[in-house]
Amino acid sequence: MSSCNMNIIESGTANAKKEKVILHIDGDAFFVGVEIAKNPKLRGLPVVTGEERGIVSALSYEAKALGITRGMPIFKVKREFPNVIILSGDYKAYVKYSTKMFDIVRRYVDDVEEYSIDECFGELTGLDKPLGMTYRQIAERIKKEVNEELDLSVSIGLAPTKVLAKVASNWVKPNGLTVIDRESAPDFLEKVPVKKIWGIGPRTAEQLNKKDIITAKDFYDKDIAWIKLILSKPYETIWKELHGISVMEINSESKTVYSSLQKTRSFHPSTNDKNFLWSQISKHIEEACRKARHFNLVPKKLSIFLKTKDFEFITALILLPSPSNSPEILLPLVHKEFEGIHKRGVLYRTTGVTLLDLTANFVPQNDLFESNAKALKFDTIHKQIDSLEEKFGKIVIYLGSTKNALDYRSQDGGTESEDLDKNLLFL
DNA sequence: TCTGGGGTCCTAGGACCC
DNA sequence: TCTGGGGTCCTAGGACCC
Repeated sequence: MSSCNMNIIESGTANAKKEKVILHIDGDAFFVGVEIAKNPKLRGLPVVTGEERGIVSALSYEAKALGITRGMPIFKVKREFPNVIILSGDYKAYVKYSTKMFDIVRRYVDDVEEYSIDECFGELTGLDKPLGMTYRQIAERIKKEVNEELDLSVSIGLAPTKVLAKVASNWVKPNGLTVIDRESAPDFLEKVPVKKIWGIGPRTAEQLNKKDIITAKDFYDKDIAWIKLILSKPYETIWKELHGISVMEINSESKTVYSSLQKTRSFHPSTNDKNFLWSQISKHIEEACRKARHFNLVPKKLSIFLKTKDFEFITALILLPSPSNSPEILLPLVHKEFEGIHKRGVLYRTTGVTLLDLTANFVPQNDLFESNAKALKFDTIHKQIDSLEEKFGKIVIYLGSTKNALDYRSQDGGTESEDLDKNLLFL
């Protein structure tokens, strides 16, 4: 692995035009990292977040050392690890730190893809000359500034493709900086299980394992023709990216176009209470519509689902006579379908709503037919309500059918509901 | 063991048409 | 009457990601 000392990433000179350089930056135990940045007294202690969800969503390295894992039920953590500090997620803070972290990357890199709240890709290709630094030095600088300014630890990978950059950032954690180039890739991949490669999940890994492909190097060593024969298109892409052939672009446009929007909610214990379940659906529809309006999108279809205590999905698909993001229009259409899938005596753990086939909202100005009048009226009302809510920064108005769901939310200790209760208005 | 919430993309197969 | 071959579009469902 030391053979890459004089490669393009280190020297920043040769063949800069030919080979891409992609940076991947990944927050170390990000949610917990932010909690420690907010409250440095937590540093060095076993800390987990996720109390509000009932399962561990992030954990400090000290907590990991005790044997705690992501997804572990909180009650189990309390029972078996009484000394662990358990926190509720502070999502607003995570977004704030995330934004600041990406802003630091943007000091050096124009093309930044915000992949998730704690990860981004950056296109470094050709930036060495103008910045007067090697690629490694750029990465080091970014890392240092995130460390010092945000008190956050991150791990960085540099490689000619996104998939290899992900391998690299994951190589040394926490606080790592790893370079992988085309020549050194096989040495790394030899030590990575195939299921750890970005895009290869448990199903495909199992299928590959059966064919004696255990490490990422085994996958790398196969013929592309073989990959095409056995697997589908995305895996060809992965194969090429592992070979240092860049196929996946950096997508730096910020996310304003969704093809679907989903709202779901689980509750424990599971319940058969029809009014309660319906009010959950109602709330989901209201919230999904609110978000759709915010992005000026309308769905052509939507689906609702119930998940039983035994994790069985029951879904219903509703095709809309005309696209709409007004809950008043959608709710009556959905209610019938809900009645159809809800069964007596079955316990349900989750409800969900997905708005599908979203397209840009277009309200025809010169087309005021009778059938449109009602929709337009709601459209106008929502515009006013939305601007009211944006002004006050809170969700203040719900439909009456949603009331049950909000009552439940204020019982279960969610932090979000406390400031809501005082300001709620039901239509 | 118990399993949250929010997304994307791809493919197989059916419907429909010529 | 019984029949071929080929195209497009849509949908459900699977698999993946954080």
